[in-house]
Amino acid sequence: MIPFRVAFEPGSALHEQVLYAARKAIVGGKLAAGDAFPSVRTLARELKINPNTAHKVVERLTAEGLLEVMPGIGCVVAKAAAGSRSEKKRLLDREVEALVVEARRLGLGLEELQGAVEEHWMTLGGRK
Amino acid sequence: MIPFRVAFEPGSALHEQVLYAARKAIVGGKLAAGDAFPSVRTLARELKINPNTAHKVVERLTAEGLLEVMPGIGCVVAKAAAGSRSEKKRLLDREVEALVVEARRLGLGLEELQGAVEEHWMTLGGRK
DNA sequence: ATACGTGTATTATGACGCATAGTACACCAA
DNA sequence: TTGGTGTACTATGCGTCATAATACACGTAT
Repeated sequence: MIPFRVAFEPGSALHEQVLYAARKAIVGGKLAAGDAFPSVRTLARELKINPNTAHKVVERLTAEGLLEVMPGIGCVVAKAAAGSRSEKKRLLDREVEALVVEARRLGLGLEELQGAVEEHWMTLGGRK
Repeated sequence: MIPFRVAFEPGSALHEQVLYAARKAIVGGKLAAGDAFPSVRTLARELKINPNTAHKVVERLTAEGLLEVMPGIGCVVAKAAAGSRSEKKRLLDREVEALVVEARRLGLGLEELQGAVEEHWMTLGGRK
């Protein structure tokens, strides 16, 4: 009964894949702010991974501000963080540049790239 | 005398960083189609990395179609590859989704994300 | 109080990738 | 021939990843 699924594939670390799936679920609205997040041991059991690996995921999500820990209780998904717009853009800088480089490597145009971005944005949940 | 620079930082593999820097230079127009690409041993010497690591970079760039090997001579940067638009978009799929997820995690809006994409596109070289 | 489920911390181990080092070969040009 | 190209192979030290097995402080429910 986990609110997201992970298609384990080689190429990136296991905990990175779980981390991304969880991020995607939270950001996409499948888990609303205040909802309970699966416990470390539940994650480990359901996904058939080591508790240490599952804990690493929760640790990272907490550090990113997506989860809040209730000691002795568990974790709940947090509200959207604050922070200035320019600061946020700066954090995205590298990833945006990497995507642009990759798009041009494939010979795509700016309009096509932006179209793909909008498409994925809508797929993930139109609002926001 | 290498047409690009690499700021070595931890977090990703060494050859990945060199690979990305080279891709960026080619795609950004710093190296035109037909220009000679630094040899494996030159790369190794200038960047102070192992020849095997340098060769891995050239190998990957060749596999991506960005370089062409002239046996016994060296490498030159290739022309833009063909391929259908839909096929290219499919290859970008994961990276686009990852960027969208990251942007929403930071609480950015679609317009802001599109703006950042366009900004980096222009920075890399307005045309194309 | 007891039992159970939280997050967290610690140590250990095997597997894998990365970067390095060294050597060797087929190819082409001056 | 000499020197520079890409390529292939083996080997080694290092770090990360995922696993395993405990252990502790905390809070809830019985």
